[in-house]
Amino acid sequence: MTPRVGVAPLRREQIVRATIRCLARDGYAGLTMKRVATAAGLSQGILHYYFADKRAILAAAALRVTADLDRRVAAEARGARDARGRLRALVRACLTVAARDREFWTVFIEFWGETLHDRALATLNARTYARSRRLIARMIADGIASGAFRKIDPLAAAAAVLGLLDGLSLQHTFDRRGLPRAEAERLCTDVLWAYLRRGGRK
Amino acid sequence: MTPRVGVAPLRREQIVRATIRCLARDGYAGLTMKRVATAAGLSQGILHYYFADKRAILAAAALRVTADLDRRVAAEARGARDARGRLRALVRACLTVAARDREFWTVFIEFWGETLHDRALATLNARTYARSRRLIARMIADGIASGAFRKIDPLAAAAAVLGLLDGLSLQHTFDRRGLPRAEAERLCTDVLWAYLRRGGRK
DNA sequence: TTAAATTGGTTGACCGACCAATAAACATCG
DNA sequence: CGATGTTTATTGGTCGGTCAACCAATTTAA
Repeated sequence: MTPRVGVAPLRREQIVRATIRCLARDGYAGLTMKRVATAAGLSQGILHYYFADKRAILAAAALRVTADLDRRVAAEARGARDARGRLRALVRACLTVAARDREFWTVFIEFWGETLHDRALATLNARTYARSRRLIARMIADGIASGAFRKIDPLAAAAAVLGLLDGLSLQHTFDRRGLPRAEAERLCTDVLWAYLRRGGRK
Repeated sequence: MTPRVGVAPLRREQIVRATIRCLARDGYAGLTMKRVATAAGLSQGILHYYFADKRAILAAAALRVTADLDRRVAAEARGARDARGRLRALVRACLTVAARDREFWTVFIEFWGETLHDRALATLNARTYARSRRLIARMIADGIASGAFRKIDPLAAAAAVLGLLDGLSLQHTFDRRGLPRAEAERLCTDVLWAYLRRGGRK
């Protein structure tokens, strides 16, 4: 058999990935320990060995999906050299994920639902959002410093970027044809450039 | 006792309202027929007399909340006389609802979750979005006709408006202090005016 | 070297609680 | 009297979580 050492992190990963699949397929209301176990190819009892309870598994799944999305955004942004390019990469990465890996946004939505009824999840979610806002704010601040964007509160603008991105990704997730990926992407950048570009109103 | 005639619509309303309260409090995963019945001050069995099953109740609740929001938007927009004012009223109404009646967005989020795993709910949701887009598109088209806005595809712009509105309302729902209502409102209109105003780029 | 003990991981049965839905009995009104 | 509501009891099933037993790898002791 394979060495025993370090099985734990592997199993955790295995369980979390199975949870994401199940969540995308059945939603949180339909998420059962048994299904997760089956999807992971494990027995049902083992889940409680690695996670305190169902909620802990959900939180782990949310963190995992968030980390994955961050990774993709970072990868996409690596090619860009200016603030504008990085912002565009962010938009592209998010919407590409929404279009290709439906489970991402599905899991987010399910997670949001639980977020509203669980303090621990709520703070986790708030923290995640705050983190994203700071990240985007930094991009915008860079853009302002380099003269690409007009002078504006970067954190507030970041909230707008995040909101627009969430809202359009949501619409695309609900109805792919109602708002195709390419159009959502174009729309998103158009709105953002209009808002951020120099010589704007006020 | 009250007359028997026309009890049915009253009871339905009673049940739907109770469902909305429960949904806001416990989420869909925690929604049970018993709780809804208790919240409505009725016995549990009666729910199946008025609704085929749990899902039907959820759909009814979603429709009710949507209709309520529409009503509020319409009421707020009545005071405005030009396209710009009506759009601003839309923004104000949505964010005021998000700030004051938390249950609105809570129910929407729970509903979205189920939407992803139920065909009937999915089409209902897609229809609702399409309707909202058309409604907003009309406002924008008016604005273009009157010269308030630049020439642009009204339906696409409507998707952007809706997306931004959803995304910012969501952020406010998740963390009231992270993005206060007033700031969300200001941000929303700022971005939209930048995008819609005449003399824009391209 | 090998046997015993320990550790880390895994299993499936099991429990009380709870659930959606049904149905039969009951109430109330026209 | 029926028709329309309404309640209570019941059913068949599922759930999350616990538990005692088990197993394989490793360490310890002889």
